[in-house]
Amino acid sequence: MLTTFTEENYIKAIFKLEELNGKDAISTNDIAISLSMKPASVTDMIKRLSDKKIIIYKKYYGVLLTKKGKEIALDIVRKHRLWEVFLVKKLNFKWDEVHDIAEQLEHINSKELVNKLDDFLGNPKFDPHGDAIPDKDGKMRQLQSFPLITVTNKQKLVFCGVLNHEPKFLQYLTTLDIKLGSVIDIESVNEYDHSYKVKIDKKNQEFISEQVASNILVYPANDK
Amino acid sequence: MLTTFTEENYIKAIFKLEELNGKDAISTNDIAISLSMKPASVTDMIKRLSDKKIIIYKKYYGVLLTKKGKEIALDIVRKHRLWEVFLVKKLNFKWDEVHDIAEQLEHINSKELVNKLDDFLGNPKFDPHGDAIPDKDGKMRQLQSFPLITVTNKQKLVFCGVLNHEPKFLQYLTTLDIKLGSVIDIESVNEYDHSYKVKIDKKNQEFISEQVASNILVYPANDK
DNA sequence: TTAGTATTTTAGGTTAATCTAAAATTTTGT
DNA sequence: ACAAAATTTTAGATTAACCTAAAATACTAA
Repeated sequence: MLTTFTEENYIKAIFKLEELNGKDAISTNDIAISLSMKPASVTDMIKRLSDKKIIIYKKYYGVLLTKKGKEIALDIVRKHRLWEVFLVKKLNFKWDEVHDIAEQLEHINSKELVNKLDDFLGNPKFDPHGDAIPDKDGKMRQLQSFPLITVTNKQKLVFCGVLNHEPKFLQYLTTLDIKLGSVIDIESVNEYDHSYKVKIDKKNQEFISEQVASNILVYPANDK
Repeated sequence: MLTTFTEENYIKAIFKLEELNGKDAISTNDIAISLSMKPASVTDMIKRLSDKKIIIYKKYYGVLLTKKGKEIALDIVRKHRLWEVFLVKKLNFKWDEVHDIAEQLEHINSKELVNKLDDFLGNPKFDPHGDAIPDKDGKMRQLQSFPLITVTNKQKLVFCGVLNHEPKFLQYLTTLDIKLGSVIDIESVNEYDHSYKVKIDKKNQEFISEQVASNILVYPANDK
């Protein structure tokens, strides 16, 4: 059974809300907000997705993706992230420019295309924002990373992802010269405003605000 | 003003019929046939395209693309053919496998994407079937080629395009080991059934039927 | 030239995907 | 615990893109 462009957008939205909330059900309202749609329209669509066995729907309660629904969602996410790698690595787009284009490309329907693209790109495990790319079977490596804001002591960390994907935020990181894989060496933590003084890649010293630190994912640098 | 996926398919169909027929107008019926649609549906759509100034429509007579319509059509053709080059050259698809995927990719909307793809591919002038690729401004180089069937004397020719794009036909050419750029050396012409005995790339001797010869485009090989 | 045939359009209907307004249900705060 | 607030669903409308059946127009052939 085929899914329309629109259905796929709902499926992806529900998937993302499930990932985020971890709740036992996703509400009509949350879906409506995340898609900039009216709740009445969402009710319509979730009935249709429920008929197609893509979600389980309990009236006045909420929805959850079925196994089938999750498979579809992971396939869309896989395509989105692979195309982002293509756009950045092969076509020289910047990491803040690729989202909208990948949003279109993720709906292209061809198993062979996705798998050949995957091979062409060297089977990347992460996209340009550090998000894991699901493989053919929907499996994805989860990095044991954490937001920089949770770190309170001096240490060396590797920048490996973002929690905010807005172009404005990504562009700001670019001006700080922070790239995926950059080593962030914490020189001091300001306890009052939760800001950091850091050195990026042993070169430039920068100031990182609480707001920025809570949207940056890191893992410990195991240097000797 | 934006065009929908569906509108773009109509525009492309009208463009192809204009290219083919060279008539002073394209009929509702012809469009319906080429899109496997009912004439009544076509009438609906051509009214809409006419309102959008994409075509000129004279009732009970036919339609023609406006300047704006032609620009849109050439942009779609450009995208289709560039994506075909990508699929064959970079992802290793065969020339008979790419049409349906390119049919989807041609609707992706992003000027920067198309132009960067063009550069990535080295600004190719022809797609994997020998069709010319329009440039940014819609200009395309027209090869002075002709169907093999028009040739009646022994001579050396270069294979540079097809008039039939069906996978079955392309696969057959592959079994003959005829590729774009192959030299076809005519050894004899059969006057009764208009078939040819030829040598391909100085290697294999093959028999080419009238049916095949009328769907192959060639130009003279200027060898010394 | 006119009657029959083919083409095109109109009229009216369907489905997917949206909306607004109103009704139904659930949650919350005192 | 129950009234007010918030959420969700239903009812009814709209638009794009299709359809069928019937009416209008154009073409053609004797």
